[in-house]
Amino acid sequence: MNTLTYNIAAVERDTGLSKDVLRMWERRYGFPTPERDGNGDRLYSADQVDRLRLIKRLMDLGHRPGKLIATPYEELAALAPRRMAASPAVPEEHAPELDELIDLVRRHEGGAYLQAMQQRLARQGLQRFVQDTVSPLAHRVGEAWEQGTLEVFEEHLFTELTKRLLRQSITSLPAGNRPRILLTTLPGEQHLLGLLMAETLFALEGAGCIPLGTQTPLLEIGRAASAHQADVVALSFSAAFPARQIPALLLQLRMGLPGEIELWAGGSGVARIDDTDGVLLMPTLDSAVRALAAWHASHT
Amino acid sequence: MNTLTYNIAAVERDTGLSKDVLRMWERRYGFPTPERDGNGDRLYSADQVDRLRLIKRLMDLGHRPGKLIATPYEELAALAPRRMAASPAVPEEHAPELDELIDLVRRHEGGAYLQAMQQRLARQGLQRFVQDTVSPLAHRVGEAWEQGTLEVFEEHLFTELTKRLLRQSITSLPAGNRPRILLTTLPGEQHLLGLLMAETLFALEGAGCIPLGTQTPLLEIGRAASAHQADVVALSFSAAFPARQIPALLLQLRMGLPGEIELWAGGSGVARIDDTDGVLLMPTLDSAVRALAAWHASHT
DNA sequence: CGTGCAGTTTGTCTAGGACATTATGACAGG
DNA sequence: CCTGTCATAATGTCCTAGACAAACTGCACG
Repeated sequence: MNTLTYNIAAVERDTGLSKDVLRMWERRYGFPTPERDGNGDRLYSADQVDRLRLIKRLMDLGHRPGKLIATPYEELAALAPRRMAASPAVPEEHAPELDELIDLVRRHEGGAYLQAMQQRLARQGLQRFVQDTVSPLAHRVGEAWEQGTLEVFEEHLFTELTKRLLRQSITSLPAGNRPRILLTTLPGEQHLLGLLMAETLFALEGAGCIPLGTQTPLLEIGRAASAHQADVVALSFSAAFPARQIPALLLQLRMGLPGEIELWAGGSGVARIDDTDGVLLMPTLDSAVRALAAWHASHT
Repeated sequence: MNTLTYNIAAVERDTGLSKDVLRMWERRYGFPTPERDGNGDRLYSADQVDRLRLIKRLMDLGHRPGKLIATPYEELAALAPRRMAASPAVPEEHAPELDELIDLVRRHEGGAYLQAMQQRLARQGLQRFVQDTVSPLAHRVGEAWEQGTLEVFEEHLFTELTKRLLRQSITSLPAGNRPRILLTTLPGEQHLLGLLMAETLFALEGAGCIPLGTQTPLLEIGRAASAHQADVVALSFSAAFPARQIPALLLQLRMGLPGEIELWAGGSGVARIDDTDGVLLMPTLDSAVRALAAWHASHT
């Protein structure tokens, strides 16, 4: 077995912890303690990178680095239960069925997973499929990931296949037009699944969706909104996005946007932040649907 | 008009130039010269960020920063013609039609674009559609971007819509099984379009594709390949991926992978690197198709 | 006209320090 | 027993400046 080592840049890429943070932790907490190569450059072992990844994940859930680093590795895996209070995300009665779906991913049966999902889609209809299957499933996958019962690559496969399902469903819908909603994420936010769920629900209600994919620079969002005569700009923030930066970013975007264009921000990343002037926060899919209904009501 | 300013982290996100590089350039070349806020932190103007983005793009094409920074802004835009030698990517006779497609994006008519593409797909069949339409179109969009005749958000829309088309096409194909090909990109590489084109062509030839999306950590690729009993791991590198790192990364992955699993690396990012032991390089879609044919021939 | 070497260019790493921001926990008051 | 306020501790991000390896250039020589 070859022992992979990582230089500091590779660790940054793989864990999402910046070089500054890695060096700071070493200085302050004495962890991690990488080897050094001939030039004095840090060389991290795969073990340490694994632990760092886990720590990062737990931090995204609200834990504090000082504590995590002091905790022995074995206990870390058990630390998940610092969930957000208001997340009864998975209605109990559906849990077993969802677990079956996840098991398909775990057994690496991509084809079977897709088929099972198609079946559910046909049975539930698109709206309920998104709200009662895809959304709780994504939550559950996140939880499984945290507890280490799902491999990273399994989560990748799940995400990719599920995105395909949603995009396919969206394409099959007739093109809507009111309101015109521009959907994207800010630079640094790569998660698209939540945005796709929202797009699906919006499209179902007759909205005209303009999907820009992920990571559109702030200025470009403004230009795009004007060019497409959008009524709404909808952004999505995952739990992994640095929550502290969100209010400032929203404010900056709000200022660069014509006043008549509404700004909506959704995703579990906004659950933890306060209301901002001129921005509509929608931490759940439900609230997003309600927001659209409200828009329709006020633009008759 | 509100003047947005960027701190150094925002510039890093938006341009892809690391903080270290930004500070180094300032020290060495005297550019950029950001303002400072009350704490002495750098504040970049939108102008400077624009210029930096352009410089980054030209560097990805092979230009050198020292020269670029010495060149006045107006001349930068004209510098595109340092293309890779072997890229007659766009057959002349098709160019006008492709430009019409791009014009649809430029006029922000997403629906019309999709329709036109669907039509071409029906006319050409999937294989020729990918090779003669999507691939040259993507090249052409890249060129337009470089020359500043296409906005960033327009390129985003193009990419997102085109990805949908391809994924939809892939889903509609019968599931293949030989060889089993695991497709993904390494951490840091976010571009998926090229990989989707390859997947489409592979699936057309009866391969069993396992799409993991983008940015799978090295170790995870190995685990995934074993878990899925893949015959081949196929990676894609765009021109924006730091070419210098590619050989080392491939080697590292190769070592962590069972010998009987082949490793294929494609995309314009590999056009500039040398052959590596145990890795098959395929800088064009053509060569990818040939590689698959060769695989079939040698596994009868 | 190729080939190899020396010089130059460029990026990435190192170290430690400063400071703004956010969370914690103790304490006071209802 | 709950709630709000504040000092203190914890944490991340930025700063400067220096060192060095790797990649590229261009020249001299065969």
